[in-house]
Amino acid sequence: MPGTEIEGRYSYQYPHPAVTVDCAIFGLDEDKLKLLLIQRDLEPFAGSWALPGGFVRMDEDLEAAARRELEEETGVRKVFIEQVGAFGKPSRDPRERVITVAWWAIVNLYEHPVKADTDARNAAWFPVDELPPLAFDHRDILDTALGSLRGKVRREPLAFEFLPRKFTLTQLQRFYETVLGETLDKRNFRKKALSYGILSELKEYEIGVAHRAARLYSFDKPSWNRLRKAGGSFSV
Amino acid sequence: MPGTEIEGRYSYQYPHPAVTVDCAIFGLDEDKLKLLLIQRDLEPFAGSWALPGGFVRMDEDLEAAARRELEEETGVRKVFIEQVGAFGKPSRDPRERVITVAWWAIVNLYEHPVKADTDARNAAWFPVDELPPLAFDHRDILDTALGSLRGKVRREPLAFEFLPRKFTLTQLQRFYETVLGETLDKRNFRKKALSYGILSELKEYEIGVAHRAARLYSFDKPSWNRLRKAGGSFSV
DNA sequence: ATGCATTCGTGTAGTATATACACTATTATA
DNA sequence: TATAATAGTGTATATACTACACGAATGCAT
Repeated sequence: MPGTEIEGRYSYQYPHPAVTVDCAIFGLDEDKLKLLLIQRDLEPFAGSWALPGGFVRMDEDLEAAARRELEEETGVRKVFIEQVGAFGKPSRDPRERVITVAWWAIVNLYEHPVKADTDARNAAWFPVDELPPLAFDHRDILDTALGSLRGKVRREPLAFEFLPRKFTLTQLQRFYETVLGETLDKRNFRKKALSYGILSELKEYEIGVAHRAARLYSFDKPSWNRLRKAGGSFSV
Repeated sequence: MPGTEIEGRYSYQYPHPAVTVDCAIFGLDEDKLKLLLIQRDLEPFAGSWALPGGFVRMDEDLEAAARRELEEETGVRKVFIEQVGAFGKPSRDPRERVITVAWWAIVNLYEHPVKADTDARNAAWFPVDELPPLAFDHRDILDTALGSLRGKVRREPLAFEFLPRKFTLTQLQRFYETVLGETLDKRNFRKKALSYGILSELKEYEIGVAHRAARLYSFDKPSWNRLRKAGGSFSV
C-alpha cells in the first residue's frame, strides 16, 4: 500500500518515514529571550534537553500538529507560529528514519505566564545564549529558527507578541537590543518607533518603580494593518 | 515497528505518511523568469502540469532527494537550491497522506540549456506570470517559493546564478526588473550595482547587436565573499 | 555615403533618511 | 533634603536615495 504509484511516474514501493513536528517556543522573561525545553526521560538522549515535539497524526495538518504540541506544552492556544522547515538527515534519529517539520512560536509570558517546571514533566525556560546541549539535531533546528525569528523581527512588528499589552518605550528598545544583539541610540530609537504611527500613547505611567515613571504605550493594530496594506514595513 | 516510542513520550502506533520532494525550478530565458513543469500522465490530475518531484528514499537526505529529482529532470548537477518548506494538508493528495518538502532551484539556461520538451516525458518551461493551472497544491507551493526567491534576490547576488558568465549591465537591470516586478532608473541602478565592487569590468563588448555594443561584466565571487564576511549585503 | 533607429553610457542637484550626541525632569528612597 | 536612577527631549552633520536628459556608438536601409 504505501508508496505505490504515488506522484505518477514512480511505482516502486517505498517504506515511509515517520514524520514529527518540533517547536522552538520563544518568550521574553526579565529582558531575556528564552526558549522552552523539555528534558527527555527515554533513550536516546535520555537526560538531554530537547525541543518539544511529537508525531503528526495521519489526518492532521502540519500546523495543527505543531499547535497541538504547543498547547499541550504551554496551555496557550492563539500564538504566533511560523514554519522553520523540514529536517531529515537519515541519521538524525538513531532508531528509525524520522523527518521533522520544525516551527517556531512566540508565547507572551506577560499575558500567559507558563510555569514550565511545576508539572510532572521536566520542562524549563533557558536564555537562548545559555542553552544546554540539545538532543538529536535540535541545535541545528534552533539556530535556523533563531535566524528566522530575527529576520522577521527586523521587518514586522513582532515585538508586541512578546511584550505586555501596555509597555514603555524603554521596554520596546530593550527587546530589540536583546533579540538583535546590538545597542540602539535612545533618542533615535524613540523618534523612529513613533514615526510609524502604530503606537498609541496612553495616559498611564508605569508604577512601583524607584525613579521617574515612564509613559505607557500600546500597539495599535488597525494602524499597522493600514500601514501594511499601503506597502509599509516596520523596522527599527 | 513504525512510530513506536519515538521521541520518548509518545508510544501509540502511528501509521506513517508518504514523504516526497517537489522542486520549483527557475530559469531566465529571453528576459523572462520561467518555471519548469511536467505534464502528468496518470490520475489524479492527469493532463495537468505539476512541479517535478518524487519520493524521498529511506536512506536519503532531503536535499539529496531534491537534487536527484532536479538532475533527473534537467541533467544539471550543481545548482543553487533552497528549501521552501513542508506542505502537508491531509487532503492534498486524494489517494493517501503525502507530505511534501518543497525546494526551489535555479538553473542557468545560458550555461546549461535544458531542452525540456524534447524527451519522452512532457516537460516545458512557462513564464511564471503565464502558468497553466497546477496539480495538487502546487500553486500554493509555487507562490511560497516565488516569495522566497524574490526575498533572497533582494539581499544576495543571486542574479548571477541566472545570467551568462559575461553580461551587460542592462541585462542585469532587466533581470531585477523582471524578478522584482518594478522598473529601475538606469543611471541609479548602474551607480549602485557598481558601488559594491563585486563586478569586474571586462575589456569585451557584446557582439551581433544592431546598435552600440555594451560593455561586458562578470561577477567577482572573491570580492563578494570578502564583502559578505565584512557584514555587507547586496541590494539594488 | 548618409541618415535613421536603437541602445550605451554618463553627472548633478535636491530631498529624505540615518547618525551622533548631553542635559534637564521626575520620582522613590535613604 | 540630598541622592540615585531612569525618563524625556532637539539639532547639526553625514549619508543615501531620487529624479532627470543628452551626446556617443553602431548596424541597417536607402
